[in-house]
Amino acid sequence: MGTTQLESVQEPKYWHLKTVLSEALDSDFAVGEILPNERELAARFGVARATLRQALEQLELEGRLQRRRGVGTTVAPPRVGVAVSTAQRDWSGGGAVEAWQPVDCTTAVAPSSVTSVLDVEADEPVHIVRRIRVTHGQTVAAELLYVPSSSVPELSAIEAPSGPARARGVLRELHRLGLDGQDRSVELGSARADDAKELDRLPGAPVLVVTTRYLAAGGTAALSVATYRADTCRLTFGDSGDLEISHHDQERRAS
Amino acid sequence: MGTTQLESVQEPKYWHLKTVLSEALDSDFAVGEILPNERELAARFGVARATLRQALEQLELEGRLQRRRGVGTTVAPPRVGVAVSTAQRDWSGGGAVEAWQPVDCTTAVAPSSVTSVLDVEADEPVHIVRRIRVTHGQTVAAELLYVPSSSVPELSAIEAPSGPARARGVLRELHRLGLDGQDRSVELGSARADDAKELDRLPGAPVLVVTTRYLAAGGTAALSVATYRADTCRLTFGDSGDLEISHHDQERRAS
DNA sequence: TAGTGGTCTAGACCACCCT
DNA sequence: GGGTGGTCTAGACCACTAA
Repeated sequence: MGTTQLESVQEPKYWHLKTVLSEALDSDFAVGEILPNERELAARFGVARATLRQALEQLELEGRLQRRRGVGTTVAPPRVGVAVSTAQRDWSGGGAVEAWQPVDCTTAVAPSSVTSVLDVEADEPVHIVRRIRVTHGQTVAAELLYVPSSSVPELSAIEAPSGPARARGVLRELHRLGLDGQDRSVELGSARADDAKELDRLPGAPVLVVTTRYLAAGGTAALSVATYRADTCRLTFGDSGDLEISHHDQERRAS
Repeated sequence: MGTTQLESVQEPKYWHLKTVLSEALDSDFAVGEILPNERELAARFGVARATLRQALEQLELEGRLQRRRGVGTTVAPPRVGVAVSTAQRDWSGGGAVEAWQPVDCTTAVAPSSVTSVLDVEADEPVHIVRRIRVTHGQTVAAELLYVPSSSVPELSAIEAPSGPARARGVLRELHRLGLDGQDRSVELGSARADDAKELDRLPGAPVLVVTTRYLAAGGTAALSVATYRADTCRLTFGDSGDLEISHHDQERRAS
């Protein structure tokens, strides 16, 4: 029997649906426009709502759509480029348009995975600074910055023991310390409940976790774990400006 | 009427399930071990299979699990750190343990998003080199490297017009050109069908898309779009070695 | 051929936002 | 209160893998 294969080898419905929707987004919708609701879209395409949702989830993951409970599904703007490598050493975070804003600061025992990197005892409390990063009026990242007491020896105990004021104090001392360099890694994660709240997303939302180790005087001065909204952010590295290419356009290349 | 709120504010089942499973993975399972199948797990936890799958999907996204159709669900090893910033300029890709392997090379018209970055006419064909990156015996990334003819003027037309040999020729010429620097960006995407095949994943699998612009002589010499497996990879930047911290451990910190 | 994960359905109810 | 997306169910069938 001949094995002449049909052209299409059983492409899943949701995958095909995603392609169709993607093209429709390009041609028929403007950024910010509201799509028909899920029940109507499902009916229009003749699929179950769950199947349609699978396609929408993919498009949201790729930054093409934005869905908000109680509101609707809208066409997302292109991802914003967020610089990661440079200008991070300015601990003050003041003045710049894109800045980290200190939210809180506590002193507590860090997870063992953190203490081992920081070269401190597992049960030794460290300063934990909470910051958020705001770009174009939107919170794009939430960070936990772990700072051993030894890195900020001159931090006055008289200052506010917690809160934003304390956070600024720790950052100021860290700034005075100076830095020799930094190590960074990026991986995919899902937002914890507290991060999700800051980022205005549901828990479990996909995030890019940027882990940075700040080096000073031959040791690790601080460790930062920053979670960026994966749906709206494109992390940029290097000296030059923005790279204006979107993965989405990539997908339409000839194969 | 009193509004005394219950302690637990309606945590979704799949979220709680994910937590329970995550803890079980830490205590009761070894890396590589096979979990009970989905139908049994669902029954054991008293939920529908779809609900269980939602939890498993999250855990897979976080790199804790690996699922393969027809085989089963296994406990994933920790993510491998993959260096991105350095050693990339060695176009030869030979000798190193972690190396890019040329797979193919064609000459075709690139998408407009690519040509605009490369400063070439929209209808001008460019060299498109296909490479894969193999680490520890596993393919962790698939790349498309776009090279304008003007960047490799001395490429002999006599050489193989396509295939791996051609790819090596283009890379060799690019190496001779030298580089002034590079711009990079990282964002979340989903694997196209061809990338998915190289990465041994299903289409739509989450990937980290690394877009690199190589600069030479004041212009853009080449553009690389590399898709890394988001489930198994942690991208590392900077000079020093590995950062041994996992986001997963982060999640258990006191809040 | 048996067993796995992947896809799909047609419902239901809930949490949330807006008016 | 009415409409939205988010969660959940209990099934069914399919594609793939390995024995």
